[in-house]
Amino acid sequence: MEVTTVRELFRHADRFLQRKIKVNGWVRTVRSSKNFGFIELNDGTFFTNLQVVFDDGLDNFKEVAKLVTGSAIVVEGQFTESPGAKQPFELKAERIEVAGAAAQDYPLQKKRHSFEFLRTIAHLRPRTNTFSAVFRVRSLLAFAVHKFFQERGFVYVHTPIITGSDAEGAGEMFRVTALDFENIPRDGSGCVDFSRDFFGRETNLTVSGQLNVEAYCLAFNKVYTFGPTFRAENSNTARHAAEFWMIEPEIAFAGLPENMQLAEDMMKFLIGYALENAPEEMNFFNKFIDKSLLDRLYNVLDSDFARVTYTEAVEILQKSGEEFNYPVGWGHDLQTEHERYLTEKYFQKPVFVTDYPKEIKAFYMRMNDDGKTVAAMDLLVPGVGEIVGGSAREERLDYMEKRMEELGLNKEDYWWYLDLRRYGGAKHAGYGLGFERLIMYVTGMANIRDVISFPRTPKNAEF
RNA sequence: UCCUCGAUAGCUCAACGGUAGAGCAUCCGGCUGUUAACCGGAGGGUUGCUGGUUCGAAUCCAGCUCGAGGAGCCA
Repeated sequence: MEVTTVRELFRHADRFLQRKIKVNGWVRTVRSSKNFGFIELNDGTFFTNLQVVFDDGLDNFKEVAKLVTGSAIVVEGQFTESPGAKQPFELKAERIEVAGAAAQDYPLQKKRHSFEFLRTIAHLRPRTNTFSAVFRVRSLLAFAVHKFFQERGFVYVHTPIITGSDAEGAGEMFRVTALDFENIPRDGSGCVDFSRDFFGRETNLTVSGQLNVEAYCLAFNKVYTFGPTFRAENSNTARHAAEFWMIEPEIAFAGLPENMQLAEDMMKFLIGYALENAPEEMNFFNKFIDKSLLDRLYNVLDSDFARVTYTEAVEILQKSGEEFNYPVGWGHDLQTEHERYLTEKYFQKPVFVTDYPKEIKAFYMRMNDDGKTVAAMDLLVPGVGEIVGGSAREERLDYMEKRMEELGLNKEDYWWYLDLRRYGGAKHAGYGLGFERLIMYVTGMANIRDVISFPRTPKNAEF
């Protein structure tokens, strides 16, 4: 007999009622009496469990009644309406095959677990309600990212994971090498001789696909990357990981306004997609993870994102009357507490902060006419903080060379990046969206370690 | 990396200088529609590690390891 999924049963119950069906899945809990019992079965296709009713008409009734949570079974029987109040349907089992019993030390209870404990059993936590919901939404959002950009004519570019130098300057990087650590080649001055390494030079894991994707932007007009990114920073926070996924669109013949509009449209599209395609999961998050989640997300869909310049933001903070641990002053980067005030208290919705002082932003950001600020934008959202960081890119070769000189960057390291300004280097802009931070925002999950299947953080790569 | 807090049964926690306990899970038994099922019983511990103080340490002190929250860095 063909296997039916629990998703089909719940979405199209009328097609299956009063018919014989076959399902498979994993036992969430068994409640048994002397002559009958109930199994909560989850087959991974649907958030809600299917209730299986069984009785001593089964030749393996005793074995089934003793099944430990986590066991894998295959059930055949009649799909019927349920007399119980808590579920509309149930499966009256006529045959239950134990496909894989769980040992009695199965660590997951039917009780609530702490997320800290579940991180220690990352291989089993996808079987819990919360992680089932998180990772289905993660999958849906990954697809939605592609859908959003593809429908708007963007070309998906795979930028390299291994990058040619540390010239990007965006923080600590993981080195990639094939050198024998027991016998590292040295040059005349005692330094490691990377010319004898696999690539004949120093290589690292990418910290951003941006520089590479700009080359494709200036050929395809509208492009995006979506892939893994690596940062070797010793960050111990709920919103940093050493390996995470980033989405980096880049649009040509466009500046900061178009860039912000794209980011806002994208955020609304992705939120709407999750609400529409994972209603059970989103309701679960709203009930058990963050009771204000749905109100907040619908509010985002209905309202325009706020936009302020950095200079205006500083004025708002100075006039706020709030006691901040760090002083607010033009020229200093906004602290987390300042960002939280802006997005969570003052605007109470997502807010773009634009036009930061050039000193606190990257060399490639486009200089504004005032000569003091650059056309950068950060999108701040309540609860997560910075979720998008982007800018208009400096397309004027002379401006960029001057800026690189000021910062002491070696122009030879960036020869091909500068070439892009030499040969039809039109205005262009782009941003990076932290995919995990998006998932946190959409699900209400508070820790990035709980939206990555097997998270990599300092001192943690067990799985 | 810095600051703060924490680590006791498989899990969630209690005991806070004087014999280490409960609920859940597991095992055994009972129960004819359960819903974190219910009722009865049993097993389960080098109290994170190392050292110190003390007649006596889960409890006080120091170091270490790991974790959490906050900060920095950023997405």
